[in-house]
Amino acid sequence: MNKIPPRTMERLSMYRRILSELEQKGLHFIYSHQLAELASNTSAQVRRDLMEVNCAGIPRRGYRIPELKEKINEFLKDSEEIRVALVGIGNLGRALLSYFNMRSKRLKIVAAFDSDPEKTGRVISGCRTYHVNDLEDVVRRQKISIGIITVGAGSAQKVADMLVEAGICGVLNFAPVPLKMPKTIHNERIDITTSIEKVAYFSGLNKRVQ
Amino acid sequence: MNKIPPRTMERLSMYRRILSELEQKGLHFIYSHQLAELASNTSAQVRRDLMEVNCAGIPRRGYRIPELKEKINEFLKDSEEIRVALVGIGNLGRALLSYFNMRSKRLKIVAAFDSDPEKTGRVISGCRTYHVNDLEDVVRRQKISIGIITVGAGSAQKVADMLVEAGICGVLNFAPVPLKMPKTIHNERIDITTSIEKVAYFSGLNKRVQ
DNA sequence: TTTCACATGTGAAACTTTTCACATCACTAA
DNA sequence: TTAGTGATGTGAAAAGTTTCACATGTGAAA
Repeated sequence: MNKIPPRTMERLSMYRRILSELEQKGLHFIYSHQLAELASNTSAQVRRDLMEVNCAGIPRRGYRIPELKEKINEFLKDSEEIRVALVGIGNLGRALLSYFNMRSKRLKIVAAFDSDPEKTGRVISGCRTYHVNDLEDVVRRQKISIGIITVGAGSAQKVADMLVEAGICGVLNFAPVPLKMPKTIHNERIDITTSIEKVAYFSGLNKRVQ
Repeated sequence: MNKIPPRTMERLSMYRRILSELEQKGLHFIYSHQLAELASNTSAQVRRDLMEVNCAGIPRRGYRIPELKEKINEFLKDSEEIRVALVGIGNLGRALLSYFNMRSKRLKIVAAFDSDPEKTGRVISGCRTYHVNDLEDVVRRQKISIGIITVGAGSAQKVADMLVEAGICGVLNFAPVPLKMPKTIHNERIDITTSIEKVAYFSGLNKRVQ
């Protein structure tokens, strides 16, 4: 029951996607250095990561793709569908709705919420939209376990509180503010502004004098 | 000229935003533990981070907010405007356009590109849109230094190559594939699918047997 | 067979990041 | 003034992550 290191977990998610593609192309085996090439990292890193998953590679043959995929699934254990709610039907929210409900089978955004009555009571990208007042009710009834917050900085904390109240297990937060919530709830943040500033900084674009 | 550690850099970006807000509220001083509270981390971490920036806090008074902001700006050195191009005018692209060209002064998305002629030749959220064929030309002429990739997995690498060819310094990639590019170019990735899977995994949602 | 070439699996080293713990210092109040 | 309180700044320990290097093992070719 001990958890995989976070960084490794992220890479496993990526490997799995890459492996699915390879499988579709009809490939059956892959070397660590090939997977590394596809994932833009090193073969040592790949082997280290696959260790966590009890892989079973064969020297000079590599890893069986279907077996590896299966092992990763087993460890990440989301053979079961993950039911997600999205709060904040703006441009970003809509982007996520169309993105996920196109592609992913495992991850399903099954309800979206907004405080603007104009945006609720319809179906967007196959997802029902509700007024945010119904959040707790819908989340419970639909057995939703994860929330995505795509509202503005002003209402993010309020939304987070509602999600917690509704019994959510984890949150992905796109709002440009950190959220306070019980430590039992996993709280992941994507901060786009910071990411761009990071690119700018490490591009050496900003040549500091000292 | 030695660079700040990446994680610290990310937090500095956040501190700066928080400090701006505090300044607007008319506050002049802040303690490390207060900033920590606002940034959801610890006071030790905050002090460590501010060390990198040659801070000058005063015991029992805290840090002067304007000075601190100034120091961070100096180190992150983006007093100058950062000119950004966005490639891929889908839902996500539009979300980023409206988000940045509303708020940010420093970060400016000054050109957006798409391969669909329907989407080009107009202005979206104050940003001119061009056909992707004009990318190299526009990027050079407009002195754009950073590219954001919001196209699908299929065309991401091609777009990346074009951006590199056009002399970009850094890339922020939202496509669900890692990109190959020269190591001189900073290459940051936001993988939304992985982020959600990470939330699911660490929410303990996926109760593994072993 | 035997040999060779080359992948895997993994301790151990190296590096990065966070946390601890405490000397130092500035303000407050007696 | 002096003492006390509660900040800061920072070495050093701890925790997390990546890289190295090599013993081990497998398949292919002579």
